[in-house]
Amino acid sequence: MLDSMRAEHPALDAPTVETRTDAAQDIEVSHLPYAIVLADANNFFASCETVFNPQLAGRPVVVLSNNDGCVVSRSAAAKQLGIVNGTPWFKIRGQAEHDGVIARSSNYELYASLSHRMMHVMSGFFSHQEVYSIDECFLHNTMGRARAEQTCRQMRSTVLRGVGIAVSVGVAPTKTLAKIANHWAKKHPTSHGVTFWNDIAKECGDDALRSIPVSEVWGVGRRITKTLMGMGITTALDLQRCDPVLIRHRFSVLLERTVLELRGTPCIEDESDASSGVRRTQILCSRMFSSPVRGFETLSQALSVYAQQACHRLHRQHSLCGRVAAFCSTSPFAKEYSHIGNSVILDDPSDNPMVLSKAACNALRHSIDEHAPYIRAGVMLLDLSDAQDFATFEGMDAQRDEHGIGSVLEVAARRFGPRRVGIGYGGIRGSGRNDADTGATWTMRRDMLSIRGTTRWDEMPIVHA
DNA sequence: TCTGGGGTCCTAGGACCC
DNA sequence: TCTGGGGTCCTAGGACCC
Repeated sequence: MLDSMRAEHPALDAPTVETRTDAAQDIEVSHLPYAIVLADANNFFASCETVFNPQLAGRPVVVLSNNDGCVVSRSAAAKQLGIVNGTPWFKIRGQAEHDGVIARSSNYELYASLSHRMMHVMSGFFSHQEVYSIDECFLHNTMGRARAEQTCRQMRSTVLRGVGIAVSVGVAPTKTLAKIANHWAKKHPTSHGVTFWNDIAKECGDDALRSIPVSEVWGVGRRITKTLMGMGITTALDLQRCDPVLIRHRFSVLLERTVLELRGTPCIEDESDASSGVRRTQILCSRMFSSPVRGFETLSQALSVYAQQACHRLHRQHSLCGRVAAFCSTSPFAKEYSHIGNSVILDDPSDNPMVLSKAACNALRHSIDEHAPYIRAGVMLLDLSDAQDFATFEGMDAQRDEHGIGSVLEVAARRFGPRRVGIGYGGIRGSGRNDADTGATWTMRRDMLSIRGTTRWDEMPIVHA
């Protein structure tokens, strides 16, 4: 396959000497074969469900997205039943329940709390940690081979014992290869959860990368896979052998970096360094409704709640917002799909929930179709700036939270818990366990929610001794 | 009936200026 | 007055990630 393709794409013949291109130039090129450690929890959400409910261990468990929409995490037993991530729950529910599958609504409070504990434990084993997502982190290793392996195994068992979550560890010279090594550790039980890329490369040679479909390489998504396949590039090995310069011209510097990383040249930077403390450049809060919403009146209730949630995050990172965007859409699966979005530039940057909430509603006030069934809406806070950098002349700061409503809400949230107090529908909390169980038709459905055992006093597990 | 949510980065193209 | 070329800045949209 590759040979026939070379005739058409002579540039695919990779030079034997590694070429360093712009993508790699700014970054210190360290070829330490064990520099990057990637620790990634196995089936994280499903594993979290098992931590406080040990009866679930070994059984097929799936965790569903908001509104109990689709499957977002599966236990090993659920994977064996052939359940695929992203599948709408309603399509497989019958068969799954027949097979004894246990479904859970997503319980983000629990997952965030366990993630925090897991990351804290792991940070103690290596000099530097970059938390990449809720269930994975990169760790920087400066130890030699033997000590590195010992440390990885020790870290793994400490997390398992202390937090109850199994993690897999991949070690390699670059992040992209560490991802592959991590994947390998998950797939091959003989690795006992820790895999060094060097070992695989030595043992299997080119067959290691040849066995990995190009679609599984980190940074290669669905669209790029399709184009690459059309060019005859089907495996990770094919991609590694491409000319990086050609790839940049044909695709982008991002994919060029992927090629270089597959060759062992690190070029993906540490993102945690740049932003000491996590400061987002945009804040988005959006939800699907549990049933369609018609008319501006009801829609604006939802927009107001989302604006307040976004505002809460804005406060937390001490930012001001310069532009508020809002959008809503009908079902993309319906015959007539429509998506409406608009943004409002604020006179002055603001962190006032009243101002942001009003702006979000105004953004859509005149453009929505009063009769259309909207199934989703969202609010985006854009043009964020540091609150400390912003100073106005006295008397000119009308947009700022002059009544201190935002601060009052923040204090109330700290004291009474989130979503107890708010503007409009923002503070209504029903009697049920669902915070959003307000009687409004659009709030989220979470029918199969497990206990939030680490964040709610009233839901703490009881131990019978 | 029922199909997630929250981010980031890059690029192309338009507007503007010299 | 007209014109071309090139730089910069901004924005929308696309692609990716988990």
